[in-house]
Amino acid sequence: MHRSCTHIHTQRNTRTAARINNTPKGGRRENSAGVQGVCLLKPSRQSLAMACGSPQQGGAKATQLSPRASAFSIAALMARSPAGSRGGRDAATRGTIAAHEKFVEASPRRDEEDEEGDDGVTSSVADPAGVADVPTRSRGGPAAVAATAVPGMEALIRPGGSPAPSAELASVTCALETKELWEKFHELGTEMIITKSGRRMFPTIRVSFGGVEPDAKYIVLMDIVPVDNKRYRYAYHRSSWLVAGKADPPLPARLYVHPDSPFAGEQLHKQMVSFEKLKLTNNELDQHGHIILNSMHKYQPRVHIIKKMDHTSSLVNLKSEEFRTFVFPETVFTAVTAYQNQLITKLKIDSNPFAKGFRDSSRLSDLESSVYLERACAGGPGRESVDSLIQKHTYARSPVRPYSTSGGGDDDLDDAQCGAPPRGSAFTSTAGLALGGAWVSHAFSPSGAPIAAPLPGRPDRVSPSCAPSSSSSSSSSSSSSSACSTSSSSISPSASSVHAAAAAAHAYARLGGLQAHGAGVHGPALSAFHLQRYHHYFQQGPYAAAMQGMRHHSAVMTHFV
Amino acid sequence: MHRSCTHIHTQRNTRTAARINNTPKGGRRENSAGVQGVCLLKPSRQSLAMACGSPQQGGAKATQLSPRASAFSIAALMARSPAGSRGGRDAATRGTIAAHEKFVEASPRRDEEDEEGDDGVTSSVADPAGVADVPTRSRGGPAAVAATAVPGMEALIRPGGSPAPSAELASVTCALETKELWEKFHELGTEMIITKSGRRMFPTIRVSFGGVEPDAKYIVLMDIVPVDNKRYRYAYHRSSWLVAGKADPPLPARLYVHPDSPFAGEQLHKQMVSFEKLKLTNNELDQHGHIILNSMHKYQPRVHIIKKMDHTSSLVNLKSEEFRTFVFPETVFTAVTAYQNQLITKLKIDSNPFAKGFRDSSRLSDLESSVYLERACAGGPGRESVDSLIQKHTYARSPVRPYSTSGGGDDDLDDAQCGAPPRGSAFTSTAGLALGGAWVSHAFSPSGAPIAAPLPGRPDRVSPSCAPSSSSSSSSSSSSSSACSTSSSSISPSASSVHAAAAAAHAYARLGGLQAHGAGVHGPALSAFHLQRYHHYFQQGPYAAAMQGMRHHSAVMTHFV
DNA sequence: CTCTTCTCACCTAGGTGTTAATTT
DNA sequence: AAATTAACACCTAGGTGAGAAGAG
Repeated sequence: MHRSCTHIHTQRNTRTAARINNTPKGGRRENSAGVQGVCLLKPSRQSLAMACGSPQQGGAKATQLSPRASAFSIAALMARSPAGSRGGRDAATRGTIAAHEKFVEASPRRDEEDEEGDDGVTSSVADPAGVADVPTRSRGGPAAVAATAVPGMEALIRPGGSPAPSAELASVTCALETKELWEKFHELGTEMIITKSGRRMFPTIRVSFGGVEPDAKYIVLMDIVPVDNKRYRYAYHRSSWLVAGKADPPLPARLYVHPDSPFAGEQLHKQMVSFEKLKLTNNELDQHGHIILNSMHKYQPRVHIIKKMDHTSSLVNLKSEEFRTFVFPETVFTAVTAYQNQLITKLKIDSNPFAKGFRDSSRLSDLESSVYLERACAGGPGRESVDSLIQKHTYARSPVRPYSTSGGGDDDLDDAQCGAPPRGSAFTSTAGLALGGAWVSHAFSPSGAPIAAPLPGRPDRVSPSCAPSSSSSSSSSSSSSSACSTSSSSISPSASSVHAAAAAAHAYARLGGLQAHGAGVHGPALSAFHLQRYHHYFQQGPYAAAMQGMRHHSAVMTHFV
Repeated sequence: MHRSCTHIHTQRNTRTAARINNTPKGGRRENSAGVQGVCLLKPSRQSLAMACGSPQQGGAKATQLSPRASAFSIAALMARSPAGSRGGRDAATRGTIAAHEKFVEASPRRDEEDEEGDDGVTSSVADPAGVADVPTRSRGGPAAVAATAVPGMEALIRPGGSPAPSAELASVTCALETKELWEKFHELGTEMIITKSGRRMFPTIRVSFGGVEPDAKYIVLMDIVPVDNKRYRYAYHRSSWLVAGKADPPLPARLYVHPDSPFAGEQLHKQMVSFEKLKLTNNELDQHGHIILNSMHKYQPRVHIIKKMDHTSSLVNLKSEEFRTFVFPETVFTAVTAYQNQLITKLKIDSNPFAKGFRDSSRLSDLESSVYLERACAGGPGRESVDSLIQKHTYARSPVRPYSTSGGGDDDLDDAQCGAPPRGSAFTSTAGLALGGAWVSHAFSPSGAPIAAPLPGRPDRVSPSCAPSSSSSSSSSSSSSSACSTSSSSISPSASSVHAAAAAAHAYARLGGLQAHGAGVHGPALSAFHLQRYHHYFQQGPYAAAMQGMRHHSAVMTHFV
């Protein structure tokens, strides 16, 4: 199983040859540049003048039917055939699943898993386990892991379609778009480049929401939390990740408020939310609002949604039900300053349009690719090619989802035919996804949709388990699917009228946030101290805060540490 | 005075030579393309997938002092020396005026004026005159027209600094950034290309606000209204515009809601609002939310600001004081499908970074340019070069204004030294700026800042003069400077709790909007019919409406006709 | 040695005026 | 004859991994 696709294993040399016009490639040119070790960017005029060129052009298609209206019926449909049915919701999820398209063998991923299993340096962090286990179980056991790739049903929790009784956001669903591409990367062990000036993520986190109130307003945020308390290194000869020790000191935690926030609920129904502008950096002193990460550490992106209760648009009636968190385990990645796994490099080059210049002109054509992939898939038809995935990922950039309703519903059986993928996600089955504690452990829906519970109502209940050193909350309870929606113990915190942004901060704190593995800066999850700090940045709510100064950096800084 | 700068009068041939690499330039290549006369765009994938690349990147500089805090004192300063003082507010307006830098002679402009004066085809549209006259008069007569170019004082109305007593937005000021560049174009007779797919404006309308409440929220919009009821043609041999007849039928009126709306007041204080993404089109069926214009017609852009009263964020307590309109006469332009005046072409090429490829490599260098310009300015020092204007315009793209407070205040006398420009704007002195009627006639501040009155309170009072055929409202009363701020007869309309967007529509209707010269579709300025139509598009307020579907087209469609 | 930083060629995405061809 | 359209070369702006060089 290790490297069955040798002809894809074109290593360093292949990439060199891939360049079409090989001019004096690489290396500095006439720039002597006695580098002073300072990380300052060249202070050109351009670096200050922000250009525009947004993807906000293109075709119209603004008037489309809102297929989300039938979300519940689709959910019911899916509940009946959890492994294969799909709603044909939009073009991005219409094709066949190709998560285990096996562009290459997933061996590196296996090694990683073995590593985690063997090494067992689970540290002191509690492993709620349920985070990753729920989707697997609810899908019908390990054999059905492949069904995770079934698109269109990720966020359709609560199959019966009955909304939660009380919680404000209980009925909100969240689906990861371009899930297939994420899974392809996940199989290899996703890596994300971090640079001093900030680097985008690829693939991009794109989600679509359901179950929101059309007339309400919502703030959508993202953060990226450490997966464990480890530092990793890549064993090139083994093509595997090894634990290199304990994690480095935590970095300033930052929330990335989606720049289009606040969203109207109606808007969320119609279009997806793309975090393509989010950037990752390893510069602790970053002033651009980018998310700061430690290289060679593993991270888990998370998506949060907050219902905006703006009376006078500056206060929010904070209740635990007013925000929710969604975690997609297939988006786990290792932050790196340079790619370690060459297969990741290759997949990025082949799937990221901006890296097209590095594609091997002699690589598999679309036809060859599909032929190859079909073979890899044991003859199952309908398996998506990398190209189609890429196309969908690119197409998904359109903020307005056309929701092409034609077709898309005839791949159900194909998915099943293709059998289980070679590997489930390491994190899905065994790894410790210690996202701060147990309060995100039931974040997944029965259909595999990562749906965080509306968060435990009381901070004090959470804070103990939030402590990084307290391995007490390692309730490996793979919370049942029903727990996902009903676990909202949901008691309104004492603060019933704090700032909307503070609410986000609150949620953040209770979620454990980035400190989950950090030093001992933990008190009550929502100390007045922390709230104040958040309040400083969210003086007018996350949206306004993002708008002010940092908005055009598409982020809000939250120096939470 | 006619063409004193002949060596700049490089006509068509010069531009051809300007291209650096003259490959098989122009013309279709292997594309036989039996054009079918259909205007459909090539339906590529890209045209649907909206890319993003907005100007929301770049340097930080988010933490800057807010010099706007001293706006009133500066205003007082300016009131004392209306012709020359400047506050040195920010880099964009810090240099010396170069409006009459005389890149070329303003003869075409003169011809145009003559045309309007001689021809006198003022049609039936009322000419409120005051629209253009107020700034001139309040400045001290025609001789002071040059002072129009004085930057930094445009929006600083009410020199004493005493805010209006009651009106919500009475104290709001609005300044046109990169005013100097606008004036350079204005002297030649600005032209704007309109295309089927939409073309940006250049220069861009960029404004900064003052006097807003930090905690309030504001919606900033733009529209573009016809200046008169005429159609024009360009007499190439005379280098002048001639009236070619009555205007073509009006096109669907559209409001362009700034995509960053709503703005927090604090935000408006710190950063400027740029309408760089606004696009113009001649496609009546445009689905992108672009502003639709008739080619060979003259238009006046207008900026509107609405105070958002969002209780539950969907209703607004509509009062006449809650929005205001600002008109900058130097931004008048003629919509064209191809440039007519070659001097405009040259100025665009020299000032628009995207047209850099057409710049004459043998053109004046920065040094030469400044030398030349100094000569043209009769030896006055401190005159800005085209390049510095361009630099400022480009730099002004940054949404966050650094407000460099150093320098910038020492050009006052230089401006005066330079004497009056060869030409005041035709519209400023004689032309009929029939922006729908008298309700924008007192839209200018004593300092020359185009400040619209808070709008007459009652629609019915406005509607009669709004009728295009009623030349009754031609009260040439160059309303006194005080009238500008106190003219807010401001009686709350009957509707005291309508939708925020409807409020915008309301304002729009009362302002006369694009129908000012249109057919006889006029009833009461704010008929229930019109309100309903607006309501349809603004179902969640202009902001939300813009967000939904059209937001990523950076506009809101308002089929007002 | 491993890891990070920096510059570069090569892309995507899209904003310019030019030009020839077409339309009115 | 005048105005419009569409393809095009040439830009800006910025995202990409390659590769050399630097730092530890």
